[in-house]
Amino acid sequence: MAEQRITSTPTGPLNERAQLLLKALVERHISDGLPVGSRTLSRDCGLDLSPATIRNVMSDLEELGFVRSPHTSAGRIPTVRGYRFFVDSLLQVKTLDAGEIQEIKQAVATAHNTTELVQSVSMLLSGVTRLAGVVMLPRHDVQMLRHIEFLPLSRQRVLVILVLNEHEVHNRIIDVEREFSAADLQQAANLLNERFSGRDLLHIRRELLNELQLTRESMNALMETALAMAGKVFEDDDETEDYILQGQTNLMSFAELADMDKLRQLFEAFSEKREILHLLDRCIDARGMQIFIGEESGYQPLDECSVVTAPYTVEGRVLGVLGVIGPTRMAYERVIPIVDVTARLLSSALNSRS
Amino acid sequence: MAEQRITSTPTGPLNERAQLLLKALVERHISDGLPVGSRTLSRDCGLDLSPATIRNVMSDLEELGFVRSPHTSAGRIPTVRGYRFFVDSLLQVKTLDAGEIQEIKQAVATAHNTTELVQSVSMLLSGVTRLAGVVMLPRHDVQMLRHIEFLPLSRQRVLVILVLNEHEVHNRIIDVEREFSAADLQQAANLLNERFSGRDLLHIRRELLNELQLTRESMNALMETALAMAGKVFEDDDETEDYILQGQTNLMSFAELADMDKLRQLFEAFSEKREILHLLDRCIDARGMQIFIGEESGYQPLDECSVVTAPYTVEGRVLGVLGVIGPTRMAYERVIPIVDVTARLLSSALNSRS
DNA sequence: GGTTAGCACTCGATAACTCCGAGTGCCAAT
DNA sequence: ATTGGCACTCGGAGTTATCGAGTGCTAACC
Repeated sequence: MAEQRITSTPTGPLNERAQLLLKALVERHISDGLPVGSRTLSRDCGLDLSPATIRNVMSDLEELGFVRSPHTSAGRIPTVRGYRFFVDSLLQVKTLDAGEIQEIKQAVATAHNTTELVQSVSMLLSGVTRLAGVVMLPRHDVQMLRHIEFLPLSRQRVLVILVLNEHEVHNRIIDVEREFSAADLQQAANLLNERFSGRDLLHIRRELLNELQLTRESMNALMETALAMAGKVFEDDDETEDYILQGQTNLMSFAELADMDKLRQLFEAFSEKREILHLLDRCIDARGMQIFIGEESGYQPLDECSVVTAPYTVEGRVLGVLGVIGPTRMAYERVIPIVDVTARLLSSALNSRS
Repeated sequence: MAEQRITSTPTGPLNERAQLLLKALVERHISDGLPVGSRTLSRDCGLDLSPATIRNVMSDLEELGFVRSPHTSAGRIPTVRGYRFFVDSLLQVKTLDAGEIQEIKQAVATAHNTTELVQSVSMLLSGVTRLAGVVMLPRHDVQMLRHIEFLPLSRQRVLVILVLNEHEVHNRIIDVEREFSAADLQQAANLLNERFSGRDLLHIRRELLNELQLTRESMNALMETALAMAGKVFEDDDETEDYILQGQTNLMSFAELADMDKLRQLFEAFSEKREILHLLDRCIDARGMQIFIGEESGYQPLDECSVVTAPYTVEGRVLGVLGVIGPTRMAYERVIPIVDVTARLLSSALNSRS
């Protein structure tokens, strides 16, 4: 039977001609979003084949699950499997022109603090791809205490300023059992800085627990203050993951998302964040460029979308991922290099500023 | 003529019956979004009038610009002017039930830092009104320096931590001409804290400029370091205004925004932020509850929307505004007290934590 | 064998048409 | 002033007709 014939050709399950036609079909569908018919394909593919021949090939491709027709008398559109094969084997990515690279570099260079940087990279991704850009905020698997500072507030509240990993400033307000003077707090901070500066947060917490159990009675007042404060500060290390998404509105122009209900679900997913974060986490683990096509993400609101991500790193350690979210029929050959290059440039920007 | 007759009644341009009918019409239209016909109104208004009579009244109301019909054989819908009159004179706001107030209190109580607070208030507003909630981040017309701290980074970069107004922590990285030691920086910070702590930023800047011009030659090294740093830090006081918007997706369920293009414009306006901020600024100046109905905002993407805002304060000083954005036919009698109460509760929350 | 032209058939999209009813404005009667 | 009556309007829903792009199949062709 026909399938047998095709499966047995040397170049994988598809012979060269079928691949070429699939490629042409996917490209066509990406550019106009419509089902592609045999006549169109016969014109476009450059192979000088009659529509009838192409129909035969299409029939095979359909049987193999690479394309499907939305209804009897429409052309074919790629299935997820078709897209998959396309990006894995057929796609030739464009190299970016100098102008685009320059634009990315600029966006990365002009930002000052990390949030601003992430923000502008996300904006950039969405701007240049005309899709939604997403950048995860850098997370640190290892958190090094650089500096700690206490400031007394009214009543029994203390403002704690924590500098982690060179220059990440965190702050929180803690409630304490009694009032401390500014001098007390200053001394406590000094003590903690001396002892723990440059150490990892996890270690510090562990050590503090020891300390509290062992020497409780033999402690001087200063020591006690310091430990009381530190205990509060380090007790919960709220590693809140988050991401910055930009250009959601770009998604509204795509016909496959014109259905208000789908769009709504998608946007709700974006502001929900939880599931998207989970997805991005999976991308981190992949430690390389990652592409989810349609339902591959396993998350229903993204069924009509593809996600292209790349991790960014500092000194070889992956800090997060960035990427774009768009309809399945996005221009992969452009999007892929853009995401790739952006990740690299963000990495190098983060490297140079630490 | 008819207009004459009506204008001359004692209760403003509309006699009591007309007002009652207008009120019924607006309420009806708010609840179902459809044009309201004379028969429906005759049933709903409780006045035991025949549809024909009501048609006469409607005709007058139309002439006066309070209602209009979308086409010849449809009922009437309120115009902006109609809504205006409705909220100004006809509306009786509902008092919130205890449960709702409790819910708001809870949202306000559980947050720790300011951003979190603003975030949860915005979420709350959107959740309880089923519209979009917006809260401007508190801005301070007067910025008091509480504490300053310098930390050396690699090369010629210094991390500056600024605590303003009791417990707002800001940080930025500045580039300096030469490298400073940690000790140098510590001393400089001490000096600045001693001299300027508790002072207003504007004053500090002014004083610094004087200092730099007058005593340049007679300065010791410490002084010079301190001033060099401070100059950089205080040079641009980037009062970045911003707001937190939540529940945009709620707006997608309203028929009047079903048009993808309008919706897109609206969402783009939201992420653009500039114009919305301008609008919110105008609300601040009003120093009280403010309602923009439809085109009253003067901002085209909001033409089909109304904006209800109230300012929130600390010690009598207005720090920002919060409110909701929704379709013109929102349930004002519920939304208004909700916004009002939320603003009060946010104010008191901010007061108690300073 | 693969390739092709021809042909009948399918089916979504669009437009045109009808029908229905909610609603109006006007007029004459109360 | 209010009301019932009546002719009229017009959008929306439902139906039907038409069009055309596209298919699958078959038979002919190389």
